[in-house]
Amino acid sequence: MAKQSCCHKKKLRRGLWSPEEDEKLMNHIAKYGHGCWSSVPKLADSLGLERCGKSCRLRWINYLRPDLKRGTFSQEEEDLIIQLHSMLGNKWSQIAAQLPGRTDNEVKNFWNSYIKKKLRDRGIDPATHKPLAADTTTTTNTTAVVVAAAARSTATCRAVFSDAELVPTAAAVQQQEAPLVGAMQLVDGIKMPLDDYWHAAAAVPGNGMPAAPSSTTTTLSAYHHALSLQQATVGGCGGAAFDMDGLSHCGVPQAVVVPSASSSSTLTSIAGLSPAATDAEQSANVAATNLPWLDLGHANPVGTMDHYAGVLDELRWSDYFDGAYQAATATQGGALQGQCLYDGGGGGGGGKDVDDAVQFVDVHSLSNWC
DNA sequence: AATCTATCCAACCGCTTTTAA
DNA sequence: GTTAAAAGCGGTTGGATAGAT
Repeated sequence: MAKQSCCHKKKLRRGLWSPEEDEKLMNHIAKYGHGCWSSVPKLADSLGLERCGKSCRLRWINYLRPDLKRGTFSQEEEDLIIQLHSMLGNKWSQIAAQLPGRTDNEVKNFWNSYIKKKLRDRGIDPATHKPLAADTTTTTNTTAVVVAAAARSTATCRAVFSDAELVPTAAAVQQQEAPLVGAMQLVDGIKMPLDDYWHAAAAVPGNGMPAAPSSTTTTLSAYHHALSLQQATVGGCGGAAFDMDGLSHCGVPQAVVVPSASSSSTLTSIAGLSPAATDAEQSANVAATNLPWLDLGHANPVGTMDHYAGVLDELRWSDYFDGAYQAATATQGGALQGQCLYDGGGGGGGGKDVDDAVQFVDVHSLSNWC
């Protein structure tokens, strides 16, 4: 038997909120703040609000919050959602965090009702951000390619073959992808077997990677830290570059500067940005030099870059790395060519009305609202 | 004008993660 | 260290509405 919700258990009201209920909730929050939602049902008698705390929280977050933007999404927001989704997947809260005044629910609905359809219409699989043709290609003639590429990592293959050529059988996928996937899942603080990772790294002489740790079950954080230190010593690319070529050609992150993944380090904090540089310069530096896949090619580059600086500041490293890898492989496969893939050919929103532009407010203040 | 269909979006559900006791 | 409660999150549902027939 399905578990009943808290609202059912307590016989609380459900469904759409009335203006009176909104007002009551607003009054409650004005009086007590929004720190403790569980207090709402406890105060139900005095409030006359027969809603569970969960429902109240959702109503506040998605509708009543004063900092909500609402209204139609601008072209810039749409582009950003697509880009972030290609990096983060269905992490709606993380995507929404980069869109001032937008909620995860709003972004999710916008994606499902509009962007998804739009991408499909343009022959792009919204789930993979690759051309639909590549995903629907049969396995004909692909087995030979996979077998021929057996000694290479998938990333290596992607640098050589197009995605269409790399649609292997399910078994081949398992065989080919597993080691790389294991190596590339750089998740904060997770202990994982690193055999495959070191093996892949060792196969690339002079890849700039430090020696593998003695334990194969050490945390990746330690290795990231070692990489970071080495890169700082050796230099190169301002000590901050994510070498996409190295990544896609060698199947391992080559000369990647990755700070301790166990920290909440942000991209901007490790981008080697001079404190003296202006925000615009810093943002442009990061986005244009180190994160080329983020270049949407719109007009108003400074504003866009400012915003992406915020994006970079928020992304956790694990997400960044994973997303970067996906972007790199996609780009190498010819599937992702920057914004062009998504651009309907109408100028990419560069001529969008100023009023529609994303308002660049401090995303931290938004994320700290509760 | 009535009915049907498609779309949008607010709200819910249930699972996971975080926090507090 | 354990457990329960709270909070957070993503997927899904269902009602309202617009557009088509």
